[in-house]
Amino acid sequence: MDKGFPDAVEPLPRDFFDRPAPEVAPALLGCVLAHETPEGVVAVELTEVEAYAGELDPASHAYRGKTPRNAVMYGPPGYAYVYFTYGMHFCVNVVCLPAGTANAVLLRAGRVIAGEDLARRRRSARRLVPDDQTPLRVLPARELARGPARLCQALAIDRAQNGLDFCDPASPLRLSGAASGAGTGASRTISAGPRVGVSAGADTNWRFWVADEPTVSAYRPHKARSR
DNA sequence: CGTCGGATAATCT
DNA sequence: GATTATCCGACGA
Repeated sequence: MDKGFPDAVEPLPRDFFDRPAPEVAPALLGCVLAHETPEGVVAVELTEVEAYAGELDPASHAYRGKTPRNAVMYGPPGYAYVYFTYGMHFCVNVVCLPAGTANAVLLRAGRVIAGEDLARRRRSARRLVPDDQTPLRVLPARELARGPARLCQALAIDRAQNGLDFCDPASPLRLSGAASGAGTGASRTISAGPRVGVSAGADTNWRFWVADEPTVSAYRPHKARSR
């Protein structure tokens, strides 16, 4: 048998995402996110996610209505909403609920289950300074997709993937159900807490993660900047 | 292990 | 002009 990425696994049905984000989010833990590029496939088992409830949620990008950036969130469920932030990072979401609403689940972290070498290459090749003599650090496996921007870098997700369909079997970006009997397996205790890095809505426990998973990112409260 | 400052630019007010 | 759904390296314990 091939130990690589299971191509035969079907993507999650669109109905799966036709629910409020706080309901979809915990259900996504343990599911498999894969991105196929000319370089190869990298796949992770999701270990940490966050729910954003659109216009009713002060922490959501859709809190102040539709804009060019968040337009995908107002579309049908099961599509990828990718945004650029902090001048250098990308984060990826899955859109929830029907068109006209703007719920989404932010995919925050995962455990690499396929394409580990490729993921490590992408995550290590950072500094592009010509004279940089800094030795390349060898990242532990748990660090490859530990955090939303790191996950995107390991899977090579950027602007080009905004709007792709997670439910299309032919899509290079796929989201499929938990592999039966594989990986972490049994211990599926889910924990919940406040979302990371948000200034508003920090009182809502819409961050969900797999308990005792080393790939879950560290919590850090939002910090206001002093000019 | 933990906390902290700086990087860096799209997006929105 | 201010803010940002973050990361990394530095430094202290």
